[in-house]
Amino acid sequence: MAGRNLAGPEADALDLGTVFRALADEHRRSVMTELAADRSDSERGCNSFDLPISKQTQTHHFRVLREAGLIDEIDYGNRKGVRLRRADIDKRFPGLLTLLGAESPGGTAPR
Amino acid sequence: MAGRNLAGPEADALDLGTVFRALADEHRRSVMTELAADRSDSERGCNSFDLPISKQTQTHHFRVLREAGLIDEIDYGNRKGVRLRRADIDKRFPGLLTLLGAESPGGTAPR
DNA sequence: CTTCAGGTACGACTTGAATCGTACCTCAAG
DNA sequence: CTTGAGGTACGATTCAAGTCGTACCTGAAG
Repeated sequence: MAGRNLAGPEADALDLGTVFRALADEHRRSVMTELAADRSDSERGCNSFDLPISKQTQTHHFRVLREAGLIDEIDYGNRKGVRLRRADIDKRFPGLLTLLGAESPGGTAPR
Repeated sequence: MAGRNLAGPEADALDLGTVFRALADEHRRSVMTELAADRSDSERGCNSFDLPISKQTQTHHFRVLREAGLIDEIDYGNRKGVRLRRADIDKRFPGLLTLLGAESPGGTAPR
């Protein structure tokens, strides 16, 4: 059950336009915000995010995030895992993940 | 000749989704990158950016940037000025403008 | 006054993205 | 084996966004 890692771009190949386009969508941004808030960067299941959209659309969104280089997707066959590429993002675009915490105007309430 | 300032959102009202959507476009991002690179934040003419698009489309892009709260537009009647809202952006989304400098892999980052 | 460059308004076109329906695949548990 | 949940593939639909053509406005310079 090793689960193979689906292909994404190298850290140096991350494109700012692609990243911004990926983060422009509410659903994808909510996923990224949740991932960024968890400092342990543990792997999460794809449906552990409460997305109010069909599973086909979820597949689409996770793929966009992966192709933007923001997450890794681990394929176990009949289920899938997701992990934030924190190190690569911090290396290429330092400060981006912190920005996601500033979502609400009033408080960057650290929970 | 005073030139009146066109309306944009308050600093606290800046929305991350709107901002990311604004910065997802290549042309708008190139404008913002140029503005962010100039630390004097001086006012610039609208056609001082070498955008390879028609003037109607430029009008559209500058409006999107203004409505996202990223720039001020000063209307002089028969011409227009643009100024970066650096203070408001830094207050609401610190690090965002720095991010624009990391456009090319190896750009701002001295390695 | 007229001319002209800079800019806007409105509409039309086109492309891309988000969404979902249907069908199919994969694997673990019966 | 069969079943069922999680996920993918493909296509269709819908909608937002980027683009430009035409027409019009504004102010400075002739």
